[in-house]
Amino acid sequence: MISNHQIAEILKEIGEYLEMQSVAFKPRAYEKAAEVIEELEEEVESIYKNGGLKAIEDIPGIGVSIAEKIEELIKTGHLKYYEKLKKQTPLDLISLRRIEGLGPKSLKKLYEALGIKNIQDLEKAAQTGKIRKIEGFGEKTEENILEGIKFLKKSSGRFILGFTRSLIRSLEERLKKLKEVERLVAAGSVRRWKETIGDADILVISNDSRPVMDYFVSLPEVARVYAKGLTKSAVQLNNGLDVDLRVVEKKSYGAALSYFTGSKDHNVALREIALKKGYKLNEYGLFKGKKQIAGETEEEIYEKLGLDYIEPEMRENKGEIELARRHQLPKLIDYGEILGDLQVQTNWTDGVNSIEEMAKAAMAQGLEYIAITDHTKRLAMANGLDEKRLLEQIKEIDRLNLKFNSSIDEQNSKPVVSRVEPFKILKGTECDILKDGSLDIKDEVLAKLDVVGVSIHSYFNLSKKEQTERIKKAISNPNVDILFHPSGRIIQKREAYEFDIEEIIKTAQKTKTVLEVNAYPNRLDLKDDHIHLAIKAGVKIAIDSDAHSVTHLPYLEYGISQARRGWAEKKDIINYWPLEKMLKMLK
DNA sequence: GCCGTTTTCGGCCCGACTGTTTTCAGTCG
Repeated sequence: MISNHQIAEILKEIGEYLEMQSVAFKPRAYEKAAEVIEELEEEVESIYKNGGLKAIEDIPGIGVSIAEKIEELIKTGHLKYYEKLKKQTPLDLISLRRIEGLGPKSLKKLYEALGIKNIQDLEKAAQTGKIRKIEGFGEKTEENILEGIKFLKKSSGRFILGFTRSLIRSLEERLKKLKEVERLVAAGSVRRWKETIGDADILVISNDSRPVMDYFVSLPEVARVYAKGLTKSAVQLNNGLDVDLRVVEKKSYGAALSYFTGSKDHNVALREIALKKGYKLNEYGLFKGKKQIAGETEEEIYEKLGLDYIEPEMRENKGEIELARRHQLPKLIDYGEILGDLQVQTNWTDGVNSIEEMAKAAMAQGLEYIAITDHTKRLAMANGLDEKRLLEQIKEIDRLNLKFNSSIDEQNSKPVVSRVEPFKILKGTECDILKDGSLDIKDEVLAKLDVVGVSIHSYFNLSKKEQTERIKKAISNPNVDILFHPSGRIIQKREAYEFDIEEIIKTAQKTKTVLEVNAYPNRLDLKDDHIHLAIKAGVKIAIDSDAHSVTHLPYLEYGISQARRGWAEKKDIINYWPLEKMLKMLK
């Protein structure tokens, strides 16, 4: 069994090897094919099983040649063409390409000049000043490489939750099907919805753990078994993720759940409270002497400790326990109740799907409105819209809104009564903020839009003061509604640019600008602490998927979880509000 | 290597930035 992700990785690598050899156009073709496969909802392997080679060729962006290579991969698990390329330049591309600023051409030069094959070689060469001596490289490049390695090391070993969750869910589902499993939940940082996780802790209630453990360690993804016992087993999956499975008795389930959910600081604080009350709290229960007085559920433990129930996302010991004692915990937003998505890209620029496809997918997900916010012209690579195309897009959205909300079903000529609230596509933009804080689209065109989002995609290196002033100027524009991904960070890839968040929050409050929580799993921007700061200042927040494909719309839940980690309530999040109220709030 | 109302050959998102140069290659988005 070969996954779409694995196929995509190999195609991507082939593209990079061809790039090294300065082959024209093919690299783009392979890169494109890799992207398409990564986004595919159906497994390529099952497409092949059902429709053969022809069905693979029918996937857009994949022709005869790549289809045959995929066939070879599915049939044999190998690809001769790929192995030949890899032999010519045997690099650990998967890790080397994670260093910002180094592309295939540079990596090839480094390999040929110094024999650099992996990160270790690279770091050593940079530290000993060998890289600056190669033609085309210099001191600064060497410095940047070391910086890049440092950043990579800091983030390695952790997995981005949103990109790993589906794998964990799939493990959960398979384990749940066992008849010996009475109950199961993923605890730890997964349950707290931390943006990255170090491992996954799965907790199970079972009276007969042996078959559960046998099944667990023999899952097809398991690459290594660290430990296997009757109450605890630990494995490493083939993607590097460590997974622990613990089996507990029903009477200890709540205590174990609390213990393994953490955070550690939160648990320490709980145990201190227990001690003060003359109890003892551990993973088996809450005890008075030897007698267990609570432990089957988390709720009863909190209750016995004199606390309101604390949602997992808040358990970071950042003041939540005090609020729970005083019955003043915020009533966090719920996962299923979001009504709209205010940042969605389409195939008008760098998205995969059409406006209509995005709208239909959003509807199917239960949303009532989305804003189409394609990039603007400065982002030439993304085919950003200029004023003329943006005006054309406005017309197209008008047409679609009419279509969706007409009372007649076009195909059946029957009245449609399915929706109480009509679905609405809002006209929007993700307008580029230029270096001086001015915007990439003329004001008179921005004024025609429902939702104007602005964001930074260039000049990340300005001084803190310049960057702050630049953003302040942009959000002070009377047409600007939302500041998209305010910090610019990309988790495990790029640090946030330097800017003064408190100053931006102050300006947002003054100008009634909404700040975004971008839900894309490696952005989550604003992050939890900044969300908390913003809502404390009365600044409103929008949670957006930043979807570039229908498959990204479900990422909204990671924005919701981040907002919950920032203690957000319904009154703080504008796309939890009905459309009319939300639009009224915008400038 | 892919694609096609300019369709089976000939075009393929392209401008800005960085760091290296002193006119440009490589990378990014």
